[in-house]
Amino acid sequence: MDSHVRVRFAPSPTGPLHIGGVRTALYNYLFARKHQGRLILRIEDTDQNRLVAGAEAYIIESLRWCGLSYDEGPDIGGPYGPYRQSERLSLYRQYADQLVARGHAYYAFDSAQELEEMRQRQARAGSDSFQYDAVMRRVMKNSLTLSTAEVQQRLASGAPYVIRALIPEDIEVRFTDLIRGEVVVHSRQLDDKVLFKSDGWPTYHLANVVDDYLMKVTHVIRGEEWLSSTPLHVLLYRFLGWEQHMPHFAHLPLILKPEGTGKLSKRDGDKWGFPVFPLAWTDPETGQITLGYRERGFLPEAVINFLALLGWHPTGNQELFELYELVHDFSLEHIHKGGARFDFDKARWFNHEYLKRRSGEELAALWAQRPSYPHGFSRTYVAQVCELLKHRCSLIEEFDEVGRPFFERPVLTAELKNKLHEHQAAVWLTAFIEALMALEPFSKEALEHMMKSFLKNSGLKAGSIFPVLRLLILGVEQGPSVVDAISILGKEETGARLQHAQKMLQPVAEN
RNA sequence: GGCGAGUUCGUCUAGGGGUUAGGACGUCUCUCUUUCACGGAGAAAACACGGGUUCGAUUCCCGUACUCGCUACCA
Repeated sequence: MDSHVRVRFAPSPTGPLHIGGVRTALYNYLFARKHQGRLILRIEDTDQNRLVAGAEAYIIESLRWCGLSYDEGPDIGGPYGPYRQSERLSLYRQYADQLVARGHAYYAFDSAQELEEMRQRQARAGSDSFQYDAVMRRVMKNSLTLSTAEVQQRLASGAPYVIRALIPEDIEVRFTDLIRGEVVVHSRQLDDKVLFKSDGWPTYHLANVVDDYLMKVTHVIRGEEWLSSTPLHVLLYRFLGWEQHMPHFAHLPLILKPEGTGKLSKRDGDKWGFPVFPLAWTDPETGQITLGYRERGFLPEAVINFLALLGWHPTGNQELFELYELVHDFSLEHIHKGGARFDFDKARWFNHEYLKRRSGEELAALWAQRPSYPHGFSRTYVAQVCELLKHRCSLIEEFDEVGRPFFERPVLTAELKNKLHEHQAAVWLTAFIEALMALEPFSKEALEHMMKSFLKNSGLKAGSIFPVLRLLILGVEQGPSVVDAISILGKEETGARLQHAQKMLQPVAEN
């Protein structure tokens, strides 16, 4: 059975992929790989009004960046294509017709305006909600209430209509959710959902069932927002005669806001300063750019690891997982039922862990993809700096600021100079520069040795010269150790910086 | 409102009729150290509430509260 597992990630190209969508894709990927099954990418673009240019390409690039490969999809094809619903349009109508023919669906001619009026009338009558259901359909304009002749006439005249599911009046619809267990809903709670729209396109409900059947999908792993409409889908499988082929369902918990109530949104990202999209997104309408995890200096493996544990947990206490380890350990049973609050600090922690695992060379290469990369320095030099930086930064983004002293000489401000006078730096600086320049060959070990003897010979305390040196060399009070800094900058550059500082100190020192 | 689904440290979560309720992030303390970090060692910190069932409930059952989702010719 394992080899037959087929799952799909079916996003709607209405904008950039949300981080919650990435997690859904991830869980589908893990499940597919775990069972040596196939993962399908299917683009659900049945709402022509909500299509956003570039969204599909964005989704594909995001999955690629995350390392979530799929076996069938719009860009790579596959035996059950096409994988865009817009290219499968001719398929859906026959199933809608079949449902009508078998008495499981019907034509409805109510206009949007009529529906709205009925909604209002119901509201005035004290009803809390309008539902096009077993009761309501008797008073609406449809093939159940109109005469056969009139229905034929309307159809023939080209008047707009939709096809609605005919929900049985009094039955219990039940299904087993792999995460939540048995779910039972009475058909009275369901409404006669539109299956086929007046624009000639199917709705999600019809298209998703038809495609999952045709694509031989075995497990539908999707967000919790679909749980409520699953009974309708179950009914559709039954009406279409596909009940034996109905996939298993697993509804994932939602990702919630870091604070307050509701699910995570782009606004939360703006408000708290964290990304909610995997990659940068340029709004085609406004041109506004929103940075993603990639641009903010996250490593894809960190994002994946973080997302994997947001709702799912392994058997043991391991926290750090490579993708292949996740595949090995993954199971639907260990998915938490409750929604998970988004925690950016934890995401940062994961990133830091993965940053530390990368070599300086790798990090330099990654940094080089950012516009702020310090050009004009050898890759070897930058790699040395990165090796130091990776312990001090959680995101590559932070390299810009923390790494700056290694690429720009510090500006010695008046305030800084005063501080130096307090420490009487001028007294020993000349001797220190001499000792430094005399180092031959120059190495970290030699430097450390020199430092020790310098302190010994001068009688100065480490605490009285190191902070000063760091200030003169890097321009910061808190930062890398002086030995690390000097050994990376090199003898010449350090000497030059110190001599420059020395000149600045001179006039005052002579007073 | 109706229906569905949830609810263990601040957060992500483990666990499950009898446990010192475990881990991780964050916080705090100590340590390392020339500073800040990193690293190492610790600490504080949770079973939403009320009823049952039971010798015993955080765990099982029922309510309540709260949260989320659905309630579109959107997905």
